[in-house]
Amino acid sequence: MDIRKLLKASAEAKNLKFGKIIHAHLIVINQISRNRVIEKNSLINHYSKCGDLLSARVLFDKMRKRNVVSWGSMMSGYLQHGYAQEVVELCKHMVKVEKLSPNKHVLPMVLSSCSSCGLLDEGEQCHGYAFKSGLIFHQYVKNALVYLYTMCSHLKAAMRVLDSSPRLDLCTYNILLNGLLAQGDMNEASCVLRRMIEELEWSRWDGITCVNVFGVCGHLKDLILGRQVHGRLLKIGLDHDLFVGSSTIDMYGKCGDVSSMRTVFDVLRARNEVTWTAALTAYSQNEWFEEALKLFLEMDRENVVPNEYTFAVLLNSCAGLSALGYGSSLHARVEKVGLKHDTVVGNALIYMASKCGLIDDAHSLFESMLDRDVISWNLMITGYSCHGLGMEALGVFQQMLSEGKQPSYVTFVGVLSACSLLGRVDEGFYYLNHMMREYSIEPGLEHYTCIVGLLGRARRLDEAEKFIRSNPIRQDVIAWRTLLNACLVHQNYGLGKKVTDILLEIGPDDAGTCILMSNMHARAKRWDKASAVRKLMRERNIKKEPGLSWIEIRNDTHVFVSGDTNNVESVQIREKVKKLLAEIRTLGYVPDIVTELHDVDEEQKEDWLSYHSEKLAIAYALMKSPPGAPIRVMKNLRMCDDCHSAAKYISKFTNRTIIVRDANRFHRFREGLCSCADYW
DNA sequence: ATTGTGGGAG
Repeated sequence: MDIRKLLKASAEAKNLKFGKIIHAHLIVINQISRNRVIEKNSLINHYSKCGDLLSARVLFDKMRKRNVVSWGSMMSGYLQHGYAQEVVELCKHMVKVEKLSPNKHVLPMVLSSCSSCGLLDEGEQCHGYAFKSGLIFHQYVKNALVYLYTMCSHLKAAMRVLDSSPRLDLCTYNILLNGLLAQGDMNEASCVLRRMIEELEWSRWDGITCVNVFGVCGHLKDLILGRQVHGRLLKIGLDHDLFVGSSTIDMYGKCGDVSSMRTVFDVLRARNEVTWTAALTAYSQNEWFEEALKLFLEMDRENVVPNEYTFAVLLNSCAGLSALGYGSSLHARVEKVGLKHDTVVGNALIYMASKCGLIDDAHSLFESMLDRDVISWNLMITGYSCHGLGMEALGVFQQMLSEGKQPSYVTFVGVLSACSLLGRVDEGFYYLNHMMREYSIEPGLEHYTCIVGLLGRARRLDEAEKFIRSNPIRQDVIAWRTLLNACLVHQNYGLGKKVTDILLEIGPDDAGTCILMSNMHARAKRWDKASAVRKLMRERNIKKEPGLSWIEIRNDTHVFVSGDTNNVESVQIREKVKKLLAEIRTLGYVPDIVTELHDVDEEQKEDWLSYHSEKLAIAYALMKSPPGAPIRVMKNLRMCDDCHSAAKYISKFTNRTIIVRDANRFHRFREGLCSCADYW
């Protein structure tokens, strides 16, 4: 039997023990010492493949005479076990000291190492050599070069390498799509995808191709193409591949088809923690937070070990629900399995604390992080802004800059909202210009909307209107809604009416804006116009969501619906609300009945007001929680003026801190005042 | 006659 073939087989099987036996045999029959380069190369390759790099290196270093294959075998070991830097060093050494030239096997490995280490200079040197030597015509070399350039964001250079190729092979397409996906260049990715569909038979696709194509579908939310690919891979029989399965789930999740996602998940035979996490992520991204948490219980039952991404998704689901109780138990579990210092998990913990209203906890978590990325900083800045703490937000931003961190698009959204909270108009405009000049970040809709909010809050309403008209946000509902809100707060009903008419023309598609418009009509006493808003809602099929509030008491969630009479304890809760409202009237509370339906009597209006869901929730929390404990209420809609006013008085009367998370931001009521300074 | 290019989740 051929010794070399045996060594090759044991290398492929990664059977370290078997190779060692052959090694011993070679020593015994005295073949190894007689400078048989090929046998030694085979041994180096064997140890390399099995991950025993030390043994490979000892053999390699002891060789008196080495050829290119010896170097190549050594390099392949380093490359496959994550020591790319070492491959580049070996190559330099090989060329310089032993005057050997890389061949068609060695060059792809060196190029691959350059790509993963970001060594563009060295990679370009390889390109030059490939050109001179003619190796550039070799498919493997060409692909490795394409990989280098796509990974270094030199797309044009990558395409130039391909100019001489009439047809691309599967591997090239996989490299290109993977690189374009990583960079989020969807325009180019769809072009490449279209060309691939034309040139390559579906049947030749492999698992990597499917994963990449699903990636493109997910990015573009192209469910049609996604379904087509799914159908094809069922035919090829790739659907039971672990990687393909996970990416199918991911694709359906990103395209919003949650039920297909679940069907795929249920029939998959091969599932690992990634598959499960992909399903959890799909639920979470589509805001099916309870389903995510429920599926995790099953994952636990099947003893699949969660990883950092699993915990991150679960914590984000808790954040979405403001489920502090479950979130805290996940936090404990994260500590137990030693993932506390992971950046992804740390970010999710900050987000969860912040979304549950515990902004101080969020900050301590932030402070205790070992590796903060730009997301950590953004979470803290936007978190403080959502809690109305502008000074703190700007403080974190300054700290970020002084530590030399690069701010991003999202960073400036947080910074501009902080400026708005503090009424710092000039500073806001300074940052708007600065982000472009200093950091080359093109301002987007969110930033412009922040500026509208900034001007509006500073009572510079006419400037805000001009600003909207002079920018790409001219037709943006959110920008006009922001201005409308400013008009309401500053009681400028003249401009408010105008803005409402503009909004009516653009035609908003969300209930929140419609409610604001109705409020404007009510405040301006334009009852005749109210029907126009109702008509718009009918035409656009906009449903007024019922007002929901919920609170957690000892790990139980209690949900309250506006006007609800079905709660078992509803009689007691209603009595408690009535009593509270009577009590705070002595402090100066006056019900704000203007925005309730106008064609009923006042008593009826007051009655409706008193059953707004957040009032029910606060009353229930007062009944069930120990004296002095803070009360945390979550709400699906924006808080109305009357509840806001009532909450202020209740906080004073009962000497409690009341934190309300509404659809947009946090209100922290203490001693009769709110952290939003009555502007929200 | 011993070495080689591309991988899923936040």
